[in-house]
Amino acid sequence: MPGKTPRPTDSELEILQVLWANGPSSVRFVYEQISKQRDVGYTTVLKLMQIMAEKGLAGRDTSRRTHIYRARIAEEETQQNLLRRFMDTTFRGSASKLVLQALGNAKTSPEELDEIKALIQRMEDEQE
Amino acid sequence: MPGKTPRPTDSELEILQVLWANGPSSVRFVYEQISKQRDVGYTTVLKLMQIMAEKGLAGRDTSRRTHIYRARIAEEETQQNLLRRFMDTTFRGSASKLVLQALGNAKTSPEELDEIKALIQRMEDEQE
DNA sequence: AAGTATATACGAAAGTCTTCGTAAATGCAA
DNA sequence: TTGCATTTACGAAGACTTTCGTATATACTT
Repeated sequence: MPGKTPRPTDSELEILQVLWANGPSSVRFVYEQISKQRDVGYTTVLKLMQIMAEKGLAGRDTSRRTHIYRARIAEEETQQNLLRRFMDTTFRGSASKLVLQALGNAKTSPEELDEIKALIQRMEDEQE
Repeated sequence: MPGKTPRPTDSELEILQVLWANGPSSVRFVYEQISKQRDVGYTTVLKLMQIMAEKGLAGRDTSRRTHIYRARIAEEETQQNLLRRFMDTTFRGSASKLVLQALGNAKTSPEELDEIKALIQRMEDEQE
């Protein structure tokens, strides 16, 4: 029985990104990755990861001295959940408004645009 | 001199949505709109709006007994800021990943898809 | 004028998140 | 073995958010 859909905070998401991108990792490794981007204390990261384990966002192997943490929620599924919520609160549920702003704002490469066009084509085809 | 880009919380965003959609409004009106969607106390909304005025997210006309509040940050600009942050934390900055998930997930109407296709076309044209 | 309804003001409680200091345990090196 | 480095454990402070009870002010109604 899965409880409510988990709502990782920004800090937790920061850690999850490292775990998703690199697989199971030690606290030190995660700490080093995050340190590249901003100042943070080692024990701060440790504490966050411990809490994430308590919450069920992460699991850990404690069989050795250096514990190894792994993400316990899937990347895409989590993104879906967060995206849905974000779309609701910020764009009143309008996917197209969100997409238009996302595309209009960031520089998107031609390849990415093609990818998106292909998806739209597929969606339109399905609708018949 | 604008300070840092404002970061409205979910509750504040909920209120801003009402103000953006309906223009300057009384606390009671905002309270009634939000009440349609979830349970909330009148004084809770009042307090939030007072805090928003302190923070500069909202302005208010206190010339009459019933104060009238208005949004003091623009809708699109705020969406842009929040979107950028969200894209970074949740999608590691990848606009296309976000867009693909947004389209793949929600039901988007043919009209909206056309709109998006048109935008992509425009962007590709500009790139030559 | 008295009483009722509505509005704002104030403050505080409860919950969460982030941060980190300090202590204790564990492994390594000389 | 002794000492040093690394790791986890614990706890607590500080900031922020959300919530609402209570008090006070203002207007309306009869």
